[in-house]
Amino acid sequence: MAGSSTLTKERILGAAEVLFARRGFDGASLRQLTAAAGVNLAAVNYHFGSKEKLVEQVFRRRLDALNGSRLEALAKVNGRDETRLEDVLAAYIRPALDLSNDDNGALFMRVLARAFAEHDDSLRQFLSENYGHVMRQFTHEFARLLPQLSKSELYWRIDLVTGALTHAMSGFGMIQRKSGVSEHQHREQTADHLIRFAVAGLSHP
Amino acid sequence: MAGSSTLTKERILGAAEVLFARRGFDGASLRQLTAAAGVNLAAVNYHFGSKEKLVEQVFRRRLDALNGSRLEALAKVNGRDETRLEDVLAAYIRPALDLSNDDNGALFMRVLARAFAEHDDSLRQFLSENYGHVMRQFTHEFARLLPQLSKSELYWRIDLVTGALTHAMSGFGMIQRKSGVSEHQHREQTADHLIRFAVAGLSHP
DNA sequence: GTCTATAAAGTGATAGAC
DNA sequence: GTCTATCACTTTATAGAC
Repeated sequence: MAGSSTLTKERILGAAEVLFARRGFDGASLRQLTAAAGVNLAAVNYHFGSKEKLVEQVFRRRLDALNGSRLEALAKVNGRDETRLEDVLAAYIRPALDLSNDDNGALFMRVLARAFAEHDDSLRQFLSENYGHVMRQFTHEFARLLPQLSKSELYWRIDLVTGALTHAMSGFGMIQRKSGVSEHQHREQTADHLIRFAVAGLSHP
Repeated sequence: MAGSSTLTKERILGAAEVLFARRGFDGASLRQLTAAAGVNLAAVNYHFGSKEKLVEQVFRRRLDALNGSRLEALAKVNGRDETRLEDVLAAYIRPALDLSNDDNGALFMRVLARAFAEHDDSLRQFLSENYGHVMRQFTHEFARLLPQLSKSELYWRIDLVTGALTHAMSGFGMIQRKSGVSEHQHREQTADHLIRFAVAGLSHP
């Protein structure tokens, strides 16, 4: 555990995020990746054990924080007297947009969208085991706020909304905002769009 | 142009669809692919020129028919006195669900969802050059039916709806329908869900 | 049009010097 | 912890026999 160990790991994780977003998990080789990170080829196996473990760490580094923020925001919303659907959706959406505001964070959202579209069993299992409880908690909240919907109807709508949001957020970092609009305003406008869309998709008659 | 040429090509295209859906364009090798098709390794390069050209043909084989059906259905809708938003959406959605009803067609929808999530430039350019006119025509129709929306608002909503539908349709083939529900009923129920969701997402106040 | 054989380059992973 | 060198394969693509 020398001093530069964590630095090297961080450099690898950063480069992996960029290259996995651009070329996919199979498309990005360890050679391209270590070259971009400016570290030795052998460093990936030394620090992470294998390419597959590296992929998992790329997710872990961002999702621990992202899903933590989401649950924290959800808890705050639930503490209030009356819970509104749009506040629950904001608790899901806003942390992701905050992350997308950072350049590398935006690339991570693209990596996440890839994982969503790929039906890779081992990756899906990893995500479900480690972060499945987050979607379950939100689903529980949606069910409480939309009691008129049957279980199957609710699952359909959540699936559709999740698909829409994942796609939209994976492209958020790429949208150029008009000059004269601050980063903060841009994020607020986007959040508004997504939340209103999701409310309509979930609660239409 | 011997007799078995088209048969071999078709076998390769079929196997490619299955393996690209399961393992991605990079993840599926020509060796796995030709083995699954029961043809010689060299056949891909002989018949298609390269792996990249094969990928394009996989899309072409399905998208020519799929997008043709969509435009045909859209033309029928426009021929009527009063055009309803849900009929335009049905023209977009129903041909895809019909395709998903066939096993291999359902796998193709997963391939399409992958292409949607991957931000691969050359593939996006191929799709945009060959099939961009379809989305433009639907967009034009949406704009006509939703004159109250600003251009940017409309594009946002179309992007969100497209993301939702692509995701949902890529999973359609995997949903097991309950016994006692015919394939036809299952498709109609799904179409209803998707269309009502899309109407709500596009036209909410 | 289909086959084998092989070229040329790339892959993840590891042993062992420093 | 980092390096070079290398192992053991796999990859796409092609030349040339049939």
